[in-house]
This record gives sequence, structure tokens and C-alpha cells, in this order.
Amino acid sequence: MPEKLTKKSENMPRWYTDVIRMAKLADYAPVKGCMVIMPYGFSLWENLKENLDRKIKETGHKNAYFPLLIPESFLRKEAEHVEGFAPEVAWVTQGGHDQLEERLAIRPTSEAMICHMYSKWIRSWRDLPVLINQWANILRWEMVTRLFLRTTEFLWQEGHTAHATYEESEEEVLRMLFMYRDFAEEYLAMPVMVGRKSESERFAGALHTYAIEALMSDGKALQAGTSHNLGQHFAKAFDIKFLDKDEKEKYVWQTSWGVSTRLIGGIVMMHGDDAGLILPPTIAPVQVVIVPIWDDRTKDRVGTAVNELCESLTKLCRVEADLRDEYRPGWKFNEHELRGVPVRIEIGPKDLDKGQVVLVRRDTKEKMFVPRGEVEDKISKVLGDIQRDLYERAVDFRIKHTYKVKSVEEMNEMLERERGIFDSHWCEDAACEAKVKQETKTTIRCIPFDDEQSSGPCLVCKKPGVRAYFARAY
RNA sequence: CGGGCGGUGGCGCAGCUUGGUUUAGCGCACCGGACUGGGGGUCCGGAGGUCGCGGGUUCGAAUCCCGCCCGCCCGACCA
Repeated sequence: MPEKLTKKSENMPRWYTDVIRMAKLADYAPVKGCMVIMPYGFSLWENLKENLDRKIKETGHKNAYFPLLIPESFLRKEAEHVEGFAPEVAWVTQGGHDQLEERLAIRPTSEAMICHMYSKWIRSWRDLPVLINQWANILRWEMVTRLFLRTTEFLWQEGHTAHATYEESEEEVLRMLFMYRDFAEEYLAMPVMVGRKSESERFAGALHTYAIEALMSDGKALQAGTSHNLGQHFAKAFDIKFLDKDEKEKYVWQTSWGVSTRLIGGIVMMHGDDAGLILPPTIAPVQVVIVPIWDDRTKDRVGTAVNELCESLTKLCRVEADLRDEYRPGWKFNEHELRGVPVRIEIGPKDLDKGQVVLVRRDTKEKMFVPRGEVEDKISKVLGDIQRDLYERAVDFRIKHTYKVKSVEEMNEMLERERGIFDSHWCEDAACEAKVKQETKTTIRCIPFDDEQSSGPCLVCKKPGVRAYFARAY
């Protein structure tokens, strides 16, 4: 564990791993690329999950659980899908002492297994739509790994739906995409760009892929969630057919969509500062921490006041009193800042005399003196303010770091001094996309939905193209 | 998977170049005690290490050689 936190402004990659370990979100496991999500990190994940799960259910989906192991033959059914995932699949080849007749893949995603089951379950138009989500762990054999952002095993949620028509499936794909956007913005205070992925970034086996993309504070983009229209590729490969109202047998139209523990990495990078994490109040494991300032003479008075306030606030928020006697107040301040607790309340003898508490915002470090009688009202307001301000600061940052460019040369010029999103146009030819990538190391993060600036000359070949956001990415 | 760097008490490091007076040190953390307590306190005492793992060279290896594992940074592939 590093002793002192590296400054975020000086060395972001180092800061990132330091802060995660020092804040006890996660630790390295003995197997390459694997991590232990520690109680504080897991609590953050649980809060995130609880809110997202509710939104998934509100849109009509039900949770289920499919197995971890997938027979090789299933994975092979959809040609592009196999090829896309081949380099990242881990295999079980032996059970007990015996070699298996057929290798079993540890799921890199569950399309194959779920499609197999859907082919058994779906017979009639009356069985549709099928709207299922699962929370699961996933294994992908990655070359380069980073805590939360890319680990060999990770946790996620994957929705898998089947519909009678393309129109319905497309409606579902977009519904979930915008649900992700709302979730990221409202709960994680994470503004995102929304759009379609280019052909080269499309999910293996999908018709097309949409994504939410967030700009991190080092100017690199992070794909934060994806929503795929699988078309009928998997339905044909797995023989998922239904008898429609017109008495004709048809293949279903499918979607899948997911977000993962990567979101935690995004929250860390997006909001944190030199002092450590800054967690959005909605999902922070601890929203308010109360630190007593006491000595032997004042311990009783202060302790009583702290406990009384803590109990009262429990009804309003996730609050903790830090009564540890072995640490001094200054030490605690630093620790809670490192861990990103949104609000700190200090209570000492001087405050008791004045009938107040000291309240400090983590994001701005603003210190407020609040009469004891007004603390309850103030807390709710301040937590809301922090949530809103984090979001607004991130939006401002994104606006300041979005650059309109008309050519690769112009982009490279900007890249010499700035990182961010390059707002340009692209003719949708893969050759031009590859050229941009080669010369700038940026990729198309997404093609936003139609707007007034949606067409213009391609930044490479100058032929008419669609609007596209480019950035270097995680 | 290439290129670079690293792995020595829990953490961060020194020692390695030039193998042996080093009984493997230092800082922080940890344990006991005292004084303390509004931004990472002070003093006293204490415990803790098969030097990443496995081979090899040697009278002798933390130190030299080979292989492997893990991490970090930079590139090609990906949530």
C-alpha cells in the first residue's frame, strides 16, 4: 500500500491505482488480472447495483441466472461471435481426474447459453417479448489489466431480450441505452455521450451497437455501457423461432445490453482529486461522517452530542460516527477525504458551547457552521448540492474539452497540448477510420444521433459524412 | 503479445554494480505505556524478514546466470 497518495494532476495512472488501494475499494488477487473487491468497494457496487436493478425492473425486465460454463459447440454456433471472443476465452478441459469430452468455456458473455435456452422456451408470438436480465461474473482473458477498468474477471449485468419484430427490438435497444444514460447522469453524476458505434467497434455478432461514453478528467474516453441490437444472427444460429399471428414461422429479433464494475473505475477517475476519491452521494457507502473533537475532560459531552446527532441523521442518510480513539481528528479528516465521504461533520467543545456543528463538503472543502437545530435540513440539501455540482462540473469539463476539428492535421495539432473529445465528421469508410486511428491514436467513440450538425465533410477524405466523436480511450 | 521498469518484515524503500565485517538496514504502519487531541502528534519500550518462486554457478548468493510468476508504464487487441 502506498503511504502517500500520488497527485492526480501529476500522474493520473499512478494516482488511480494508489487511490483504489488506499481507499480500500479493491486489492490485487494472486491470479493475474484478478482483484478482490473489498467491503467499501463492494458497498459502492451494491448501491450502484440496487439503483440500476430497480430501473431495469421498472422497464419490465425480470432477473434470472444462467450457468457459468458454456459448451464449446454453443459458442461456435454464431461465427462472428466465436471469432470475436476467441482470444479472450478461458476453457475448462478437465473435471476431477478426467479429461472432458467437450471443452467448456467460462462465459465471456452469455449470448450462447441464453440463446440456447430461448430456443427451447419460445414457440409462439404469445411468448414474446422475453425480457430477462442477469447479474453475473464474467471472465475474459485480457493481456493488459487495470483495477476495475479491465480485469480478467468482472461483475456485470447483461440484459437479453427477444422480440417479434425489428422495430420492437430497436425500441428496446434504445430504451435501455437511454436508461443507462439517465442512470449514469442521475446516480453517478457522470455525463455521457450517447450514440452508435462504428462497424469496427460493433459487438461480435450484432447488427449494430450503441454505447454511452464518458470523458475522464485526463481527457480520455471510457466506454461505460453498451446496448446491442443482435438482429436475427443469433436467432438463426440457435434456431429461435416462433409462430406469428399470421401463422408464419419467424426468427426472433434480439437485443443485449450491459454495464459492469468498470463504472466504478469511471467514478473514481471522473470525480476524484489530489486528496482522493469524491463519491456521488447517491451511491456513496457512507454519505456523512461525524468526527468528534475531544479530550479526556470533554469526551463525555462531545461523545453524547455525536451519538445523538448520528442517531437523528440515520433516518435521513447513511451516516457514521468515527469514534475511534486511536486516531487524532486530523488523521481522520484525511482518511475520510481519501475515501470520498461526501460530507464531514465535526463536533467539539467549542461547537457545543455555541450550539453548532462544523460541516465540510468533500468536493469543495467548503466549511459551514450550522446551528444544531438546522443540521437535519442542511444535510439533505448539501448532499443534493454535491450530487448536482459533481455532475455540472463534469459537464463543464466535457464542454471545455470538446474540440471541433475538420481534419486529422487539426486534431493532431490540438493533441499536442490538449486531450478530449474531437467533434468531427466521418464518411463511414473503415479505411478513413483506420487512418485516423493510426495517425492520432484516437478512435470513434460514437456517432451521435441526428442533430443539426449531423453532416459534413469527412476529416480524412472530405466526402460527405456523419458527425462522429473521436477520442483516445481506455 | 512485444518493449521498458520493478518484486527485500504489512506498506514504501536502501543494500545488488565490485558475492564474504550486514547478525539484512531505514521510514511509515503494527503491539504495550505515558503525555496528547479543531488538518496525517511526541517520547519510551517491543514484536515482526525462507530477500517473488524454482533451478544453476560458487567454499560461500538478497547480490551473478537461466526459467517461471506477479505488478507498473509504453505500444498492438478488448467492457
